[in-house]
Amino acid sequence: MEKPRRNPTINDVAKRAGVSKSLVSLVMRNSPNVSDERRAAVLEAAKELRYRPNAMARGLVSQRTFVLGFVISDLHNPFFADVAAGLEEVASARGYRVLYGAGFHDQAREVVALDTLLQLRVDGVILGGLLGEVSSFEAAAGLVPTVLVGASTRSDALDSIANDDFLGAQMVVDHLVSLGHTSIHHIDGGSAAGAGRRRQGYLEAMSAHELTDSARVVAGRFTEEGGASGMRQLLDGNRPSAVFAPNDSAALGALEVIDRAGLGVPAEISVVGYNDIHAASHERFSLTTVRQPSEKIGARAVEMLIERIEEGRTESKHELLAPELVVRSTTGPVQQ
Amino acid sequence: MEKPRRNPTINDVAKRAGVSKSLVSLVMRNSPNVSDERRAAVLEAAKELRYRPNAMARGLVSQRTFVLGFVISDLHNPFFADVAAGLEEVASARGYRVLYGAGFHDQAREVVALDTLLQLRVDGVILGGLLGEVSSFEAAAGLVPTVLVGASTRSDALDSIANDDFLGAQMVVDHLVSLGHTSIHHIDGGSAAGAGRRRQGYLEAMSAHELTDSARVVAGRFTEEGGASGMRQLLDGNRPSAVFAPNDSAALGALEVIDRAGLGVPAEISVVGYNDIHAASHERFSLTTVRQPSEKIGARAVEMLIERIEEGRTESKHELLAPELVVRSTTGPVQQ
DNA sequence: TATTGGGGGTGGAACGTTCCAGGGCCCAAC
DNA sequence: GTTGGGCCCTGGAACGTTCCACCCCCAATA
Repeated sequence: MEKPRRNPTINDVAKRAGVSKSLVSLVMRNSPNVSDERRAAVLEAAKELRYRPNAMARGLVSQRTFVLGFVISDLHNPFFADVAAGLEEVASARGYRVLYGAGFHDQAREVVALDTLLQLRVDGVILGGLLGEVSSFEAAAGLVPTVLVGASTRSDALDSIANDDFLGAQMVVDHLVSLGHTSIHHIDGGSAAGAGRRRQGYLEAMSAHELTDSARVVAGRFTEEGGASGMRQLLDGNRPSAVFAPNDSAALGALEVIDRAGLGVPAEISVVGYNDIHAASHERFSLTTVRQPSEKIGARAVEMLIERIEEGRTESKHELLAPELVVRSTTGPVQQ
Repeated sequence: MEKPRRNPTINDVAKRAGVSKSLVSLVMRNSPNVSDERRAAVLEAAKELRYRPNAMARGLVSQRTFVLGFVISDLHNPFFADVAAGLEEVASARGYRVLYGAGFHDQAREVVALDTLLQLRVDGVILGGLLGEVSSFEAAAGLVPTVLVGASTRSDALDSIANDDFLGAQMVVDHLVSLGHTSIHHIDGGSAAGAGRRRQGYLEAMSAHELTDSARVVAGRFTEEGGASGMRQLLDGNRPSAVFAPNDSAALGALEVIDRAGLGVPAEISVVGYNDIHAASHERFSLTTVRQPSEKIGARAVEMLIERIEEGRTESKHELLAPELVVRSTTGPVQQ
């Protein structure tokens, strides 16, 4: 028994089942207008030959692939894994499959990944956390429905869906204020995605609580080191009773610095992160943070794509989903 | 200016550049036998039309796609992200692109992902941590070069590449013995991938050091809870001076239990994990562990695939790469 | 002068599907 | 007895490429 040198084709199946290739095609797409015997014969032949339709030939003539492409900036980022989970759920329910491309922090690679997907003529693409400018993706969007996840934009060439960082930051401040805090400082996330709106949300909320005077923003980054250095600056000055870090990694870095300074959390200082990464829920940290509705973002992204693909929508949509505050053990009532 | 309703084809470019489609094809694949002027004219026309070759038509006739497919059991697993990074490196250097499919802990979804890739006729597939039995992938391997990463097998239908868990476990024991430990216990990982060989490596190494009598294995799992429950059993009995957990998550669970019992690490008890997940390197844990050569695994996987694709290798290969011991702060000299 | 050879270019076949127009066949209705 | 209309099925065109055989032209060689 030789290993087949070539994939079996629809003709091989047709010949074996004693029918025309058209009928095999109908059976494979399970059309109702096929008699039971013929259907069984075709299925049988297909199985024996291990026939698997050639998606390229299929896509070539039907101009549809029923494949959605998701270009992820970095496979290490668990946020996009969550988004992908939501994506798959809806996609499979709607008869689509999802294929992923990855950039790995390399913009050229991102472009290649997107290009690969576009060359395969996927029915739609989802872009997650890419390095390139939004404008550089508008060309792609002209060819195929495109949606940006985890970042918002106002482009009218593509859709976007993200969590509302502005609102999330406000929720953090509201929570801290409700615990009696007034001296709430913020470590900035620099130019990273969402950092600006988190800062604005923080400032706005502080102002809404008439706490503008005690608001303070220090430089930081979306990394442990960034959070640590921000925290060091805060400890040098007038120590706040609560700190809002730009994301969880930064919050963990801040916690480390607080620990070394011999301060108790949350007794002497409360800390809040953003994103709810896996480590945040670990007992050792038990970090109060903000959870993005990642799966919902993914689900909504697919829906938006399908609206364009199947219903022909052409005006762009930009949506923001409300995040959720996850209260754990790094926040507590202000010390009297 | 209307949005083009259809992707431009090679004929559109040919017409615009005033040449035959064959010549456009040659230019797109940058063949040397084209005059500079014509080449420039074609490139110009292609750019103006935003022409992008249709990978389906291309693959259909050439029977090659230069795309490799990687089916990942779970996008959340950072190990596979590392493998993917190594994969991309080699693949792009060799002129291949990589597309990913994901299973998300759902075996049916895994199968769909693999099927999608096979239908697209990728040139080779990499399988990472899949739920299904190896035998269920041999069919795929009959159609296209296939390599299993992160798990070893003896199948002669496909290749495999993984870290040497047996060796890794021995390295752990050697390290602990060199610190003076003799009472080294192991928390078992159950039936999870690699757990068996880690246990065997542990036992073998204990025996090599003539420590068979003090060897002990308790039940556990690859999770924090599994590590914690294993640790509780160990603390109930004759407390060992060192514990080898089946992986890092379990080690973190064990650390938690040790912490609660009021014991010092590594003063009173040393702990070693396996995998070097991100959290392991965090200052709070600083876990001594074993690092799998993930990127090398990915790199080697692509090489194995290319050997089959381009050089027509047909006998299967199964390789194991030596892991690396990462000594951090959870191991120290045995207490006298 | 006649032949050879190679660089540069062309058109048509082929790849494996889906789509479409149509063709039997059978039964019901007029 | 004709017509009409489902149902089931078929062959050929089309999709957008690459591949192959071949063509033309000009320079080099015998």
